[in-house]
Amino acid sequence: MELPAKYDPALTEDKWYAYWLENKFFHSEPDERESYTIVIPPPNVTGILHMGHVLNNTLNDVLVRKARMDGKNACWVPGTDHASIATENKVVQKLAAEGIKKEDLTREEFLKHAWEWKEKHGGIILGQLRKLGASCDWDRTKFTMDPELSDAVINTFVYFYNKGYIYRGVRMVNWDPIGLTAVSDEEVIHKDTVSKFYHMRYFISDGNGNPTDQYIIIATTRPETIMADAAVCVNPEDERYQWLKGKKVLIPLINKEIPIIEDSYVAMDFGTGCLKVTPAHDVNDYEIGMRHNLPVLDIIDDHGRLNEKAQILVGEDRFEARKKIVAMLQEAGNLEKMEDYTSPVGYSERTNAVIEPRLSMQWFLKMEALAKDALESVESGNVKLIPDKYRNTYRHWMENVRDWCISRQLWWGQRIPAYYLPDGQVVVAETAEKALEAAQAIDASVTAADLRQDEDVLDTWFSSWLWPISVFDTNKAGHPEAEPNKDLAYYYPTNDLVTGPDILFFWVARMIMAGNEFMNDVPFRNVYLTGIVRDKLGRKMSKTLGNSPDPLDLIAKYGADAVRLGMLLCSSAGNDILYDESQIEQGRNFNNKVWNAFRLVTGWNVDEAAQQPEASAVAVKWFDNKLSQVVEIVEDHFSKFRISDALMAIYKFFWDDFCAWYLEAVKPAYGAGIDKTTYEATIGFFDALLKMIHPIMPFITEELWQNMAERKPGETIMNQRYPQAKAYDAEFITAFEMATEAVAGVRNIRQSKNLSPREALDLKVKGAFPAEVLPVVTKLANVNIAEAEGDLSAAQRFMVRTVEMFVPLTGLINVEEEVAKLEAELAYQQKFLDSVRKKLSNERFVANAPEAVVAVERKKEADSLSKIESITASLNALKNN
RNA sequence: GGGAGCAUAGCUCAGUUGGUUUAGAGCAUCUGCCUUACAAGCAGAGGGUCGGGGGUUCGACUCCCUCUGCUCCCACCA
Repeated sequence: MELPAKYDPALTEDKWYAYWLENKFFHSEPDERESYTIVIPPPNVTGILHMGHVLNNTLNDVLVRKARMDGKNACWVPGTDHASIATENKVVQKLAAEGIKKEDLTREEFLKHAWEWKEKHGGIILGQLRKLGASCDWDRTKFTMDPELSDAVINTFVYFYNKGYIYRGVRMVNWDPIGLTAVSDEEVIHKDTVSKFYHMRYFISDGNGNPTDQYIIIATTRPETIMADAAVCVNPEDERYQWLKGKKVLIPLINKEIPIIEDSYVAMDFGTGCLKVTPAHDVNDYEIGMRHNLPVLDIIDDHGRLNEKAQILVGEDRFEARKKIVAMLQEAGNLEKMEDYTSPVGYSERTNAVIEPRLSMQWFLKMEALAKDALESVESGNVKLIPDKYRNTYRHWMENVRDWCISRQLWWGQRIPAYYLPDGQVVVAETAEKALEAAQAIDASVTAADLRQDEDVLDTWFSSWLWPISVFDTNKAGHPEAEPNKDLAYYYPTNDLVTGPDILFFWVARMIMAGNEFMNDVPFRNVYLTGIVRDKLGRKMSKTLGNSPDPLDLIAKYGADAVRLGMLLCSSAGNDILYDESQIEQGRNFNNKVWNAFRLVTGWNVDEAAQQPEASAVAVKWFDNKLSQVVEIVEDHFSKFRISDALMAIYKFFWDDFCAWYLEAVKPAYGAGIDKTTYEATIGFFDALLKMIHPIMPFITEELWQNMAERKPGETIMNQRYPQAKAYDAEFITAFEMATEAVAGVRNIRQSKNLSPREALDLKVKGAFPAEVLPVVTKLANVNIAEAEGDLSAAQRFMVRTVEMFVPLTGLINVEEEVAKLEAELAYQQKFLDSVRKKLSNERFVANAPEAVVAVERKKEADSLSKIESITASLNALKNN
């Protein structure tokens, strides 16, 4: 079979993915084996794959594939999130492009459009994950708005309502004027924003609503809200404003009279010390207003426009109104000055609209008790955060959590199961029928037609916090007393969760809460928090910067295996990934290395009659030991979620140990056959290597594994056992390392003297070199080895640890150069010896340091002395010649 | 404003109870090679004193303090 010199992933990846699917290798059912479960962080149903997904899902897949090869019953549950605000927004925009306004549609009509959109775009990202090689159990694919999952959400709402954790009330909430909904505190992103600080004159009223010539100056960033001012507030301690007590001022432009009040909230050293109080449009002002019984005048509508209560600029957008009112204030002589000012402004996470603090009626979930338990879950180690630096952040959040605003003024999502009686009383129940029963218990005359269901839907996270439960059992959430079904009992708690730290609170913390509440157990044991994928300049990937490559283009260009390895290369947990295409090239190169090693090995012809050469026997013994050592290291890395370290250990094992040393050591002479013993050992090693690489690069390993031997239909590398570590001979591994160092020493001499590798050289050994590995040195360095004796002044010298080696090169030695080199080496050794001796002569060191440490220093001293001795001898020999 | 974290070769990072490390890896760089698996490769080499300063210790990249720079999270000073 003639294989091309370069590996082409396009020829294999789709083929093997289809094979895996056909054979249902990804599918899991409960059985007697230990389970290993991961639930996918569900991407937005209408989303498309970006580099963050690639990182996250590659890590997930590596963990799942590894667990599967460890003999566990691995189950990776995929699915998507309905992402209510983001999806509803997209649908609104799509409809707008077609000339349809949401306001003109009924709820049912709009939802029909939304479902159509979901059906059209909903599968895209899951298809993209297949390209990446994700071994999800697609038969278990879930969507947070699947009817049964929605039922679970509704049950949960009813459960918490009955428990007294859910309440409804008028609160200052974060209003998104583009999404047209309230959002939770966590969905508000504060960004420093440059604006202006406007200083305005408020004239003192004469008591009859007419201005006097006295005025005070008020500084604000939001002059468009002055019409909603309910008072002007100063600090009671403020000497400057004592004269204002009991007076009233007039709001500019509309000449409305408002009182001066005093509250210690006002900072005397900020602004002018006079604060305009606008209870309807600022959280603090609202609280001051509550304390002083001020009226609340809401002058901004849902869309962020001034309404008729503003009296002026009615219908203008708030930012447009700001510009206009500034001009008007200036005109009227009320504008003292404007200065540049940078302050934090809240933006909607989903729509990027500037959040408008707004008073409205919303539903809330009490968080205190839930947060307390969820904190305990992490503090006790029931849930481990990796890296654990996030524990601090987590604790801080849990200790300061506020009640969760769970209602959203949207249509796409689970509708709140609250029903209002004509008199305004509310009943909460899973279905309209049950609600009617409950309502009739209050008032027997109520009919179904009288009941009005709440218009709002629930926050998306109110469904995704149930994800690790509801993907298995849709009845359990909301029913902690119920028996879990077979799947839930088997797969819960899941093992690992891989996700970004940006949703630690949105999602991870709340899943822990739901898990504790309904399962009385945490939803996962380990949370691996990845970093954020950035470009090589450290900038976040973004559409506007255009620095975000399309993962599918990369897969098409380099192959999924290369993309996976490239992403993993520098992804230690919690650190941001500085992505650079060169890493993916490195991944591709590694693919090619594996491919070519395969070409070499499978190209060999077995010579049944051939005896195993000594060098091969040594190499086989060494590699067998080395394999166990590396497996042990890799397992340790995996157990600590050091995926990139595990990857690098495997990478070097394959490239350096297997290709550069082992294969070279056993490689038969050109044209010659290979002995059977070595060949079979080599195939065995290759088999183990492919298995070790498989979780990281599933496609090429399956391709080569399938071609390495006759396979039966239905066989796959992904169900083979991962190599196990046996006891190994570390001393022998060290001996072999010395052989490689000797080879490198000879090669170095060849290079510096321009000697062909084909020309055999003599190598004289002086000292205790492990004889067993010498055949490898003979073969790879192309040398004849003998004990050192006689005059070696005409030889090039090097050292392997404490063993001296000489390559006699009569006529090629530059004495001056050699002397200089040796003298430099001598000086270095002398200095080293001095430092070691200084340590050893320190009584306190010898007295206090552990014996082992002292022994090491003594060994250093002895080695150094022997080196100095041999260097000196060589120097003398050279000089005397 | 509060809190957390980071600062080690050109770049990205290891360095796991302070001592087998006068510091390791990958990539990049330099030199020589189209050597019969692989130039997406082979062989070899150079490069940092661990952000600055101080302290604890027989001994610090590793612990403490401080300064500088960066990052993230939280936050109602208009």
